[in-house]
Amino acid sequence: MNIGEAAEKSGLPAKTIRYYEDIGLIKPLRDTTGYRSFRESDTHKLMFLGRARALGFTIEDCRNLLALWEDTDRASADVRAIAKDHLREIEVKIADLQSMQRTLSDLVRNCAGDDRPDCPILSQLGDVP
Amino acid sequence: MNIGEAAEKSGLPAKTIRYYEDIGLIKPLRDTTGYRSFRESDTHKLMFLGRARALGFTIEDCRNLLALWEDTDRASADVRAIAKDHLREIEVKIADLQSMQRTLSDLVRNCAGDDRPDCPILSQLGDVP
DNA sequence: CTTGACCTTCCAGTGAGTGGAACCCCTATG
DNA sequence: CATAGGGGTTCCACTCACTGGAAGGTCAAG
Repeated sequence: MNIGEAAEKSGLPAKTIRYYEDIGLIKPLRDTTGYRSFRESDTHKLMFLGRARALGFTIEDCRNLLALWEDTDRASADVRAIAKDHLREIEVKIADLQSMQRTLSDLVRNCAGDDRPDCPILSQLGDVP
Repeated sequence: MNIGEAAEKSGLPAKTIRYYEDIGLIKPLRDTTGYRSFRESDTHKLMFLGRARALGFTIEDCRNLLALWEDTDRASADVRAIAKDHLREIEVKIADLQSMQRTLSDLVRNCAGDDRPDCPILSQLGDVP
């Protein structure tokens, strides 16, 4: 199957698939004209990658997860460790964003938002400490 | 004042300050030897930028906010609109991350994490739909 | 035979910096 | 006076995970 079909099957853009080959995540075959030729196992990997990326795993995480996925002798502890680390990073990000959200929504709430220049948002940003 | 002092005052790395000059956010003077010479107004702007960046505003947002900050005839509505848009983006990001968090914590909870290969994390990622 | 939809490679750009090389300037000390 | 160090300067490359686009090859339908 050509890249267009693999893209449709996996839900990933063809550009992304080429990129994944570039960085060695997948190794589709080539036909006589140089077109990439995807096996079922390739599209299966692409779906795996799409899901892992949708969960926010980095490409390097994906590479490691893919290797564990392929290794039937893996220890689930190794997979779990990657996932737990990533979960912790997500939780940190959420906390950071929630802190921004609190500050910002306070500022927005206190700003009249009319045609006058007085603005607590700018005041707070420009406050001399 | 030289860049080192401006960095200390503003809490921004010197490299970042040079970058902000590069992209036209600040315009420090130069002394006879080519060294940047920062006025109080420059460090004040840098502090403004540091706070706005800490709230997650993009550089382009910062550029606009800075212009509004400098414009005493601004309408607070313009500031508020930028902040509200950004707030909405933050809320979307939080929701996305929370969705990842839910999925991931479920997967982590259901994974034994021992030396056996069975792993619901990999199963879920590799599930044929 | 041509058209248009595919496919190929390669180069450049994104955002917001960061690291490092090579070089200039100023002060203090042996 | 030479030099060592701790500033400063520019410029180039790299990050991450793609994405856009140019220039050109391939294939099936009409």
